[in-house]
Amino acid sequence: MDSGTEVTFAASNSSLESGGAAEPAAALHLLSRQPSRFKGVVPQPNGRWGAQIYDRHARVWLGTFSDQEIAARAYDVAAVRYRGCEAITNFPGERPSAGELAFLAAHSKSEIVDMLRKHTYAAELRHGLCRGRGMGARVQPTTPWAQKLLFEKVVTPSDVGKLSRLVVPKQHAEKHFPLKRSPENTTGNGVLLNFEDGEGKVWRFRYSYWNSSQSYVLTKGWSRFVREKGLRAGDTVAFSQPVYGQQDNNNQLFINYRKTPRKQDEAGHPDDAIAAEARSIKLFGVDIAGGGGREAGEKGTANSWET
DNA sequence: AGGTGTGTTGAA
DNA sequence: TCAACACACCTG
Repeated sequence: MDSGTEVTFAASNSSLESGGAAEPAAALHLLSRQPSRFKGVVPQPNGRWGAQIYDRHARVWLGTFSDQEIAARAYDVAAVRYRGCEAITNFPGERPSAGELAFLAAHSKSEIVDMLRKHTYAAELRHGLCRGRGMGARVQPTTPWAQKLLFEKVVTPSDVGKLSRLVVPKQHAEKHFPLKRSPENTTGNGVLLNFEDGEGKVWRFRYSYWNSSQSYVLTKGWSRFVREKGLRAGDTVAFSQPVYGQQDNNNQLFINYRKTPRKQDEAGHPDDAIAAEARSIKLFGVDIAGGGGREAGEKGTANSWET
């Protein structure tokens, strides 16, 4: 499961509910859609929980969570961002701190929603509180010189294709990303790793070993990164770690990327992964066919607009 | 295949 | 505004 500090207003009292009979069993979810006792939280068919908030007649999806209490906190964060600190929340006792309010104010609604959906809100808030001191200054990315390069990889077509996973070269994986069965962050198989990108944004990927292909891979969360950055086969991704603090610094890592120069083809997003793949395979990074295919509205995760 | 998130509807 | 419900489509 995801760590307990997924989403939340600093505190964590909440004697509300969880105390008593903590779900006799998750067994009833097959046919009985037990409604959530939390505002903005809806049950998912598989027993998990979704969070959503409404903004001017439109639903804004805040992501899915394994625990309805965490989903409820995600809703609370969104509620404050969308409706102000007076908004009705699931945990009235846990009001956001001044710092968190500043953090929220410093980010657009869609940015906050993205963090919630990626389950990186808590991590980004920590950074914001740490770095962007004083008024809710925008989060400043960690300067490159504070990062120690671990390794780079030129992404393959399948790394940016519909497989939604990045194969981490075994040598680098075993050297830099030892896959331990550590207590926390362990999700069934694999672990959840946080990476800060060049903009100071945090990404969470599931990292695991696939027996079938005998390879180490970054899976869940990776496709979102590929999509947002518009990564194409031939581009390079670099993984680094903090040069100072112990690498145990909240096991915070960095991920950066570099586009390979292409013929006057701006950073088109590969909406059509298949076409992008075929093109890249043949041309070996040298692109001719212009259209990266962005034009039409982005699909999937395009949501919420700004005030 | 399983899970996520949207379409949609009716109630608050 | 909001959640129940169904299910198309995406991801892992």
